[in-house]
Amino acid sequence: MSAAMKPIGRPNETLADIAYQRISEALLSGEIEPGERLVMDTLAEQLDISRTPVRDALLRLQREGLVSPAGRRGFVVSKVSEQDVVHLYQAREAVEGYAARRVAEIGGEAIDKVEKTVRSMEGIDMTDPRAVYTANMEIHRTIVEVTGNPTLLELFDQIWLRARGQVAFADYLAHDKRRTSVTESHLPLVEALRAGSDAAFAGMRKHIAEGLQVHRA
Amino acid sequence: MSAAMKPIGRPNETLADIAYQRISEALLSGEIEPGERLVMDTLAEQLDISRTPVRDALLRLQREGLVSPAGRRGFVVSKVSEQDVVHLYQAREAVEGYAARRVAEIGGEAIDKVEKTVRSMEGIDMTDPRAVYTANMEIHRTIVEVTGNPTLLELFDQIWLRARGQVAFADYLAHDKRRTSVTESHLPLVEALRAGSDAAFAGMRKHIAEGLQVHRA
DNA sequence: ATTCTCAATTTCGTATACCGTATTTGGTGC
DNA sequence: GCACCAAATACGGTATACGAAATTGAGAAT
Repeated sequence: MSAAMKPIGRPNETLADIAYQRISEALLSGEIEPGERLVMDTLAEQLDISRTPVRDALLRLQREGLVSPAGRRGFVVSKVSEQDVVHLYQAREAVEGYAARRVAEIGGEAIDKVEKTVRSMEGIDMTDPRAVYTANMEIHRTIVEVTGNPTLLELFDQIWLRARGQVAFADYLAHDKRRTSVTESHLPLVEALRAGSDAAFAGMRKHIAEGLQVHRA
Repeated sequence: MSAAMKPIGRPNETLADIAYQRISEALLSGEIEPGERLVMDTLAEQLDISRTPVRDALLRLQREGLVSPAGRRGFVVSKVSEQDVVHLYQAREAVEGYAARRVAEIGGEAIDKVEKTVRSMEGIDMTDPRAVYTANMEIHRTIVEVTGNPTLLELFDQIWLRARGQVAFADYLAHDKRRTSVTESHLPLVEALRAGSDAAFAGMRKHIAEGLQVHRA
């Protein structure tokens, strides 16, 4: 998504990274369901690697809240309750609301870049939920990115990572039902960014609240 | 399913946890300085354990941003720039500002609990920077805690973890120079929480901005 | 039939060994 | 001295082995 940030050190994707991606994918696709048990030995055999990188992957997933340790009985896939979704949307409101305010304060090129990103999503395939999700996230992520605050960006990533499946589906529904493109539905947000910090803040809160509404339907 | 519930106390502290704490402590106390190299083998020998738990600890510290991998030359202790501190304070503003608003909305017992926590810090030793830091954090953490949103609390912890040394010192200075107790300096914040959501939000922003001011001095 | 006991099994945490590669070192020719 | 190259070393990633805790299952005791 960004240009070359780390020109140094391309130490080949490690097995732990691959394991992480594969397991993540399995979780996201529903191949592994919430509540199900995840055992290192089993996963290692399935992935045809040793337990060490699998362990790395699971510890990482644990820290990200996607699985939780179940004593001596492996890990269990965390279940995302309706309440959790509300909490995630609240977290978004905190982080992205603040980011919107900052972007409005910064103004200039920052907002231009956001608008450019929004418009670049014009041609995406609206029937592909995954594409819609990614486009949506890219826009919101850009808003946080142009604040120039990497800490804030990390918080954003942490929230969105945890939200994956649920929110993805919600956003897909949002655009499908209302028959609006991702670009179309985010242009008002760009307008709000140009309308000053308070308007930007309010605009983002409203935008996120709408997302939660859709999710509930 | 009314089997014996685990009294979450001590599920056996793992060596990896101990290694994490020890290394963290060394980083915080300045025993290990920013820029210095950390090598698994060396650390393992110093702690008299094998490389495996040391590796776990380092990976965790890496994810928390306290160290970063340096290719084939070990890990290096991340240094916190002045700019980073600003970014951390901004992140606090986002998370804690939102939390204050929520607490004001929730009201009732939530605010009472915050006030109780603030008042419980009456008797701490003002000459102990560590104690002042902890008391301060406890108060702010309580505010986030009573929102009932665990995701928000995680964001809070992530920010404060990374801020450690710097902020600790800053807060120490704050109370030392102004000769106010932790309780005293936070009671206005409690008042703001009772004065409605906008006042709470503004109050928290002001409170955090003051902290940054002190840091700069 | 229910509970109790205990051994087999499961599963993780830790230690140790191995491998590949990046870095450093040491030597050689100029 | 200096540039270059080859060997040695340092280092993290991965595999494998071992031990301990805890769950499980089967049979004995009540």
